[in-house]
Amino acid sequence: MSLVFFNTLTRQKEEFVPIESGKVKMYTCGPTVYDYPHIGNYRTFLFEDLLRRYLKYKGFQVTQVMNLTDIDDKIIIGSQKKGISLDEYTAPYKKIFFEDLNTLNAEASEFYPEATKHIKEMVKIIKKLLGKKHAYEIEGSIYFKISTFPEYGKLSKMNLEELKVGTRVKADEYEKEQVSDFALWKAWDEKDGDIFWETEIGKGRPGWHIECSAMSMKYLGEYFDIHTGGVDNIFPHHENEIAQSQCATGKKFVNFWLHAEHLLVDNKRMAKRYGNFYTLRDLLDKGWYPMAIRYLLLSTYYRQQLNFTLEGLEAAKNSLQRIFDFSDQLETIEKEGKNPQAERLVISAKEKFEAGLDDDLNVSIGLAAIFDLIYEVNKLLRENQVSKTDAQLILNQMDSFDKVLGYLKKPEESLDDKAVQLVERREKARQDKDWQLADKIRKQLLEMGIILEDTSAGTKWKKKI
RNA sequence: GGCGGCUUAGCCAAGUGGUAAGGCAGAGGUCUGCAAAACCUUUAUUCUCCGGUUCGAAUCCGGAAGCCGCCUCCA
Repeated sequence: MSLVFFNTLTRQKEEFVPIESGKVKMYTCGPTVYDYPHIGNYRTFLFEDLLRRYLKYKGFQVTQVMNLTDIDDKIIIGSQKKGISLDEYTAPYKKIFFEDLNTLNAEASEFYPEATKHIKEMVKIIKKLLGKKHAYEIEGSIYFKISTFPEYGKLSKMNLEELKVGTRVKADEYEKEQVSDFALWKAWDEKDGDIFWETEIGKGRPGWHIECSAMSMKYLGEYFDIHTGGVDNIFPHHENEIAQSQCATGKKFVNFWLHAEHLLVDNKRMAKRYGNFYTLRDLLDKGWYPMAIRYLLLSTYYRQQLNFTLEGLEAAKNSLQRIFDFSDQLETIEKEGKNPQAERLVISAKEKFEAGLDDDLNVSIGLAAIFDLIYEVNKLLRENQVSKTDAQLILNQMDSFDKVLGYLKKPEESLDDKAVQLVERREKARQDKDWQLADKIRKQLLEMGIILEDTSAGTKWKKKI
């Protein structure tokens, strides 16, 4: 079975073949560091994490670049309001972003380049574009001339002639030859205060799109495999990247464009301007388990809108609990021997999982494969038909699935002294058949977030997630 | 106005021509001191609606309704 991805460029599923055998170079549009990212942002970043992990699972050596946009209008306004420098303003948000990625168990990308540290690279491309007459300068600002790139609109399927020039397009803030031309370089203006770069192409700051072209080329080369982002990036951002990159290099820029659909909250798009967004911190503060959030954000096919609800998060948490309980139980098996059925179940789960993920990361199929395995093995467990060897085989397979999904493993837990004492006291009460006391202690522990289960192999505890 | 997507059980969701995966929640049961977990049984004669094609349609075609998105800040 071959790996296929839906390519926005062709609007079709295509077999993924890397440019260089065994290696994948991918650029993932990262955050603009001006605020706490919301969980919709993280849906996209986790989709990118899943993509990265699955490519690695398939044996590719992955080089991922995720940029940090640390210069744009919002950042300038924000920093000026606070009267601090750009760096002072963005530093905490960069930190928060990395902390959040860590909380959500996203693997680190190989590179996290920052726009402000790549002005030189951007200037170089802009100069090239000026030289090739793909760009022009007006009053110190430099614009990309769309009419010089016939392929413009190919990615977004937009017809520029039909673009409605309406309320959304501000009456020319900057003078441009054509409204749809976009800024590569914005000339310094008084509003910018001390935020500017003195460069060969003048005093000013970069437009938004140029950073991604400059940084992707620097770390991945002029032509690479995959470029991803949220669907809202298709136009204009990615369209513009293609235009400026291909005009600068004369080469094809990217083979596969993958876009994650948006997360909705209450069936509405979550956006900062709507004020209906949850940040990761909001959810953590309310006591939600981080891996349940990861589970939920990754539980649906990335090209489909996902409606976020707390009810859904609760369901995600419960699903996760079932998975954890399953692994916990396997770890306690001591039975000798080997049951060929276990191996058969593992193989069929693996095949189904891979078939699903191979098909444009259809994670629902992958999850079904895992739950099928859990169900079938639980049946065997009930009949005491699983040996320690079998259990290990199954656990290894779960680990392998977890390399891709990143939420199947329960973190190590321990009980504090007080809890340990309570568990012991209850055990004593049970031996004395003092059920009233035993039940009272069990309830007390539950209130402390500890769940007790009396099994034939003794009392087990787990933390409430 | 232009362009794109979606609509499957209480909720989430797979399924692109062969008779509805999986998860959560609910109900009854087995087990248990009681619970929990697990297992068993149960939960859509039906896939937004109306037509059509076909031996056969959630899947293809036509139409209608509803929802969401993009159209130069946006994951």
